[in-house]
Amino acid sequence: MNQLVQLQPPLAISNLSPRSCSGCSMHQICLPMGLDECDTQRLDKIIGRRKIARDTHLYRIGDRFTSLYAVRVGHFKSYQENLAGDRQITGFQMTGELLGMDAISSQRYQCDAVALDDSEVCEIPFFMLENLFTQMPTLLRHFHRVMSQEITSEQRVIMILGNMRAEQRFAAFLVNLSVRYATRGYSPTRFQLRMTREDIGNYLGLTIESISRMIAKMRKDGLIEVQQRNVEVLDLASLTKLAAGVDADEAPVHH
Amino acid sequence: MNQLVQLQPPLAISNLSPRSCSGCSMHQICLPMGLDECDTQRLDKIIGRRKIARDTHLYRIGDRFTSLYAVRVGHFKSYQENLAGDRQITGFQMTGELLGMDAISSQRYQCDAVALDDSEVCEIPFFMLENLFTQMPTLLRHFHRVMSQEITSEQRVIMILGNMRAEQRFAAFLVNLSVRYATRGYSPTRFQLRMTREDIGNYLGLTIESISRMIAKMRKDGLIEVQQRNVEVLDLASLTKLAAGVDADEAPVHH
DNA sequence: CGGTCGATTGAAAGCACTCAATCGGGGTGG
DNA sequence: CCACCCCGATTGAGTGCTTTCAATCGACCG
Repeated sequence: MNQLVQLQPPLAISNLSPRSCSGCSMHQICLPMGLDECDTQRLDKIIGRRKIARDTHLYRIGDRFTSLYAVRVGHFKSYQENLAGDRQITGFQMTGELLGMDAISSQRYQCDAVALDDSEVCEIPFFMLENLFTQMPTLLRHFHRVMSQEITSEQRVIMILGNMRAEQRFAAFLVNLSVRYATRGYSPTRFQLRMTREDIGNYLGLTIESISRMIAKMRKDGLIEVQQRNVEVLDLASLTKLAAGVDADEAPVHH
Repeated sequence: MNQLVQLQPPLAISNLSPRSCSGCSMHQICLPMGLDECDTQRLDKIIGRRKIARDTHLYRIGDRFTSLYAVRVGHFKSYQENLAGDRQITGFQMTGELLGMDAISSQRYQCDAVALDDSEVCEIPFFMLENLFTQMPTLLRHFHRVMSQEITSEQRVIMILGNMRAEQRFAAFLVNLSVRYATRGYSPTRFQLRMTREDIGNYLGLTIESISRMIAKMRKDGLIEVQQRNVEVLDLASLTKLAAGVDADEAPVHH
């Protein structure tokens, strides 16, 4: 299977190579969003591609910061670790999403990034990106939007962890995946979990057993169907209500 | 007391007015960090000052985004609200810290910002700031650091909410305040809580009663002394260990 | 066809929550 | 100046959600 991939024609014969920004399917979601062809190619020139095997690190806490990474293929998890060795997954990244923005301030990565799949990333040397900023205001603008999105997305996690019960947390998790896959042109109702139950539990501040129980409950309630890591969302509307803190049976209450 | 403040000489007689960036004591922490006098004044020119009375809103969820705000005097809280009306405080801001970065992406504020004190902010119209970016690379760089810090700081909250028990959460909260006050030249061991117990509980994903009990316990353990909102940290080292997930009595365990 | 590891399920325990009563500081009005 | 009120904070008792501990399942793989 993997060998087939290597049978593709020699690279670098054109800028529309699937490995270039112009030819990348994440073009509209990723950093080049909104750039014209010329600027996209200038961005492309500073970017290197790297494969990251499943379960291996893209970077580690404390590594010197040099580059941001965009996920080209695959999935990642990012986690922090305290002095006692307790880990907390702070996010899962999928194609078109950026990794490493938390390192800009201290010039050191603030978390570990590990591939959940055999993955591929675009390596974006940050000092070169900064050079482009001075010449490409559209790029700079979009970069600010991306960082802002990261902040918003973490606020959503804080909301989940600070405010929600187990079932609600898991619903919010599924709905978030659903939305993100839909954005990428995949089915919002059928997808595969790329992470273990343990990862999900860690991310949601729950145990692996609680995740299992929530899956069982939601299956019983006819909200989802799950076979191993394959998820089918049967009632996205109810799941969304649940995630929003509105009990599926009640009308919203305003205070 | 407050009348005395108004007896100061007429403003705007010099760029060193305490209301200008150059004369502001947060100069080294806030957005102008690292700028020379000339650039600081250029930044200063686009900034307006606004007073925000205690318990009033600086902005609300959904308001159109026009400006970032730097806290000049006082304290703020930011919170989100779900459809059911449940709130989650996502952060407390003190002098020199920026508000509104989560709005850049969607062009709408993603949370409510409310003053905890009678406060004053510097209003920074974002489109004007973007103009300055093209001319002041140092400013741009620092802005990226500030956004990155915001991301890191939220990851720390995620760690607290996802991983820690009540006592640890509250310890982490106090240590964080301690560090931030120290950075601003105030005592790291004696400070005043600007928010209610309820706000603290909401922020930490706990109830007001749990906060009370944690205070009682820590007082009994000789870690802190609390009178109303006045906190004295008696054993910052132990508190820091507690917050780091290292049991005060044990040596750190490595896995 | 076992072995392994992630996932599921059950039973019991614990931590934080809920509910309720009381405290106490700060502000107001007599 | 004092009494009262209000509201935030504290404290206690009981409950419950999630965790912990333990056993079993089952898919994948050699």
